[in-house]
Amino acid sequence: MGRWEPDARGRLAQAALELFLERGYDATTVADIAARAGLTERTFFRQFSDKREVLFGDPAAYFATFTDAIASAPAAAKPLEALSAGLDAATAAFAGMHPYARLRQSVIDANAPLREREQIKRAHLVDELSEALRRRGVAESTARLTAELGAVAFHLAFQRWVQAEEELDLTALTREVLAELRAAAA
Amino acid sequence: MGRWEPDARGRLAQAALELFLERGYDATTVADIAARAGLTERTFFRQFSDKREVLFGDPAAYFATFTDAIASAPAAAKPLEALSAGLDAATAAFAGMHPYARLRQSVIDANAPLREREQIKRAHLVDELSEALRRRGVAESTARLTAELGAVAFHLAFQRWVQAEEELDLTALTREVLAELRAAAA
DNA sequence: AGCATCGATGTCAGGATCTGTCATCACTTA
DNA sequence: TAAGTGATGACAGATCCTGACATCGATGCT
Repeated sequence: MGRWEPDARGRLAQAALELFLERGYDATTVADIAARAGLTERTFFRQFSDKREVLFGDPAAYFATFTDAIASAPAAAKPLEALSAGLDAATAAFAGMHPYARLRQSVIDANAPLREREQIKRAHLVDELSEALRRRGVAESTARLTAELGAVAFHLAFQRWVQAEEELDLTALTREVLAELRAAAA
Repeated sequence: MGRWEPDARGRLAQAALELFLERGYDATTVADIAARAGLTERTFFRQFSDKREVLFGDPAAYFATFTDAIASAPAAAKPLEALSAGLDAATAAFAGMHPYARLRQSVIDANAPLREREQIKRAHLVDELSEALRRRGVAESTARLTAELGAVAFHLAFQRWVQAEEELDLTALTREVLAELRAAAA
């Protein structure tokens, strides 16, 4: 522990979300965020490589919710089945987050740099899903294909989930989208 | 015409590609690019909204190669068939560009900001494909789904195309990937 | 020819993002 | 008690990007 208030990273994230909602992303400087968190600009950039990063939590923990489930799917499971297991597990972890997710999404949707950052996150998800499948012995090409399908399904399902005013079941939504993808590709 | 050398935009793009290859993206400042093109930094930012943009040509013309073909597909064509027509047309337009595409891709792959910009371009492609399908009367949800499939297919096929040392047939590659996607989703 | 206008570029000032470097201070451990 | 560690502060500076105004050649009108 240091000599200061704990959880500098969390305080910065909280301050940033507040300020983005109050005055918008562009009108908020990194110095503003740091000041509200009782820190300096330099510390912000030690915690986050980028101004955008402050709204995107720890990627490793996030991706692990997908990849752990893919890894522990039955050995006999086909690639798409293992992927489905990963989607089930990850989507379940969003239970109860709907109000926060909507708030956060409203900020992201309103700002190009944040929308871009979200795309990057999706690309990284593809990489992680692909890697997790390959660790199951799935061939490179199939793994990439399947991972892309998974990312598309999750992306579209998440979009629907966030757009709904009531909290729907994200896991069920994702399964639906995956089924629709199958139908669209047929 | 102005009083200066013509095609400021083209000269900037050319100078940028050269410098990125010579010293790398990070080590090249916008002022460097402008100087090599015989222009000023301010003019660079009048041509390109962003340092990254200089490697990504006119998006409207690019997307039109997809959407025009989708629009002119037979009225009876199903969504996926219309999409295929769009992919066929757009991929055909890359004939002979392989050497340049590889050079450009080597620069993009080496730099995070450029890789990110490429992801954005893909997201925009999804939007355009989706819109083009909707103009054919395809339902919103199906249009989005199909557009995502198209973007995935194009993305993966383009990746394979650029990775190959010889210039393969991008149209054929894309059809193959689309077929593989069907199989992976089945 | 003479003149007004227009569009692309130049010039200048300045704010914001992001990095490097070194100092500081509390907590830890020997 | 003293050295070590790790997070933070303080400061300087490069680069990105924008706004405002000036400049100058081409164009078109009279």
